[in-house]
Amino acid sequence: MDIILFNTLGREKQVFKPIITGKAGLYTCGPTVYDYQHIGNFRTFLFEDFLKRILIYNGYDVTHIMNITDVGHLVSDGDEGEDKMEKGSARTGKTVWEIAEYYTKHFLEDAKALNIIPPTKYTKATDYINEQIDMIKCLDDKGYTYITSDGVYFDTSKLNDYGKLAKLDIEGLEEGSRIQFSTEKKNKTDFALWKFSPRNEKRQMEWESPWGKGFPGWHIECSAMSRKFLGDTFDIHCGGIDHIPIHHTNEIAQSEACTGKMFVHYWMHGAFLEEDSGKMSKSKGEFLRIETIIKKGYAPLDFRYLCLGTHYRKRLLFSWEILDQAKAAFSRLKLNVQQIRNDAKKNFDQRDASLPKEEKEKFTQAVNDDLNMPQAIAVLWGVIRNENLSSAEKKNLIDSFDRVLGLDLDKDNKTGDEIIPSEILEIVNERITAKKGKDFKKADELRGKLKDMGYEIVDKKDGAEVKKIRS
RNA sequence: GGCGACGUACCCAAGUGGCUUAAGGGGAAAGUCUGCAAAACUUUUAUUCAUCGGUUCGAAUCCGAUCGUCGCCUCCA
Repeated sequence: MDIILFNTLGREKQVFKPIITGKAGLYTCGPTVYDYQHIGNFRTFLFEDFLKRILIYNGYDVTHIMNITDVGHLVSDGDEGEDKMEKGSARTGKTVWEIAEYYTKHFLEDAKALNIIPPTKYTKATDYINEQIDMIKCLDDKGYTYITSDGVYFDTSKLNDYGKLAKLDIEGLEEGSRIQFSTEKKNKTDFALWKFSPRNEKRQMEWESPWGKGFPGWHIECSAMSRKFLGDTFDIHCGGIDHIPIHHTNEIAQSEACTGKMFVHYWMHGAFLEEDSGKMSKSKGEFLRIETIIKKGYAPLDFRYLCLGTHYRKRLLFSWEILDQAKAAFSRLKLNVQQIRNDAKKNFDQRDASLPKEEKEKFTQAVNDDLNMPQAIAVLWGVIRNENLSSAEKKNLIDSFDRVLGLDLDKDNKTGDEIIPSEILEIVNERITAKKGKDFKKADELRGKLKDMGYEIVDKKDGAEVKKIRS
């Protein structure tokens, strides 16, 4: 079955045609590790995870590269201001290298908690400085660069299709309307390939180059590293929707100017997760992290389920209410699946080994249609509620679907074993005794007492279950 | 100022010309179960798709206008 993807280049759905049959080269813009990632960042990483899982589900051998930006990303994309890493260093008193390591570690942990499949390779910008310098040399040789007092710049006027991805109306851009920009730039869309270290200042991260000591501009890392691992032209490149006008536009300019070939066939961009106040932004100071939602009593996968519920190209307004809804639905889903799983173990029949074609096809059709995950979730619920399928068939379908959904439905889900204090257990036992003696008044009192102490009691056929009440 | 996206039930949300007098989930209500609860399960919950016009045999889906929300052109997924 064909996979259909919405290509930002051309703004239309297209049938995915790989460069090499059966293989897919994928590059996704990763985090800048000067701070924690917020849940908005993870919405994009989750979208990319869904995409990759769908490619794998369809039998593709995916080579996936994700960069870790640990240098060169300036406070402003207008090539002004401080390096984000150096700024973080000044704020915390740690070295930039320590900061990068610390936030990288956190990013990896969060990604793991969300069941995001790691890329084939993470590429750190500072590990590939030579490759970046080589690419700048290539551009220099071909006459696309010029030098100013603060760096080596790319002359965008040398390309006749600059801005094709973003459909930029360059005349209409109000560059510098909100910040000062270098007066030495020849065109307002020109950008830095290499920045010189300030004369009187020693940077923690700086390297020698043919043009002088300094560090690479932000955009060049993606061009250089994707080329090294995926080649001059590759299949799919993803990122947040905000990267269309500057970052990805400049990547295309650099790469295509250097190689003379088309850079990427399919560009895909995820929409934002927003708050009441608008878009989530690290520069606003406080922001929601995976850790924040865990502290509030949600599981990381509750957030994954939430993201499955809205198409990736549609903005999603975050609220605790919708996370509650996702949590409730996901928890009911897990319960249903657990019951199906138990039932399938008990009742074997000749249909056990089969994977009902119709349902499987419906699911594949949904996910292959530009990642229609909400529709895929609807198919999943349909399977669960379908009375014509045996438990074994349902189980097989669910296991298959979960290869794309990544909700851990293929695992036995047991509610976390909480440690219940012995005094609580005593009261529980007391209540069981009271119930056996049909002293329901006392039983109800004890239930009330436990509730006041923060524990909820749920009667079962033989005994009862206690749970800590989460706020 | 320029560019772009979006507006579907109480909430989230799919559908983008006939298969749909609109999926799925949350919530709510009723029922089953239970000593009572809770949970679970079953059923019900939009003749209607921001508003007003137009195109069409046929529109939530196409076109135009209006209103509203938001994003980008600073950093940003």
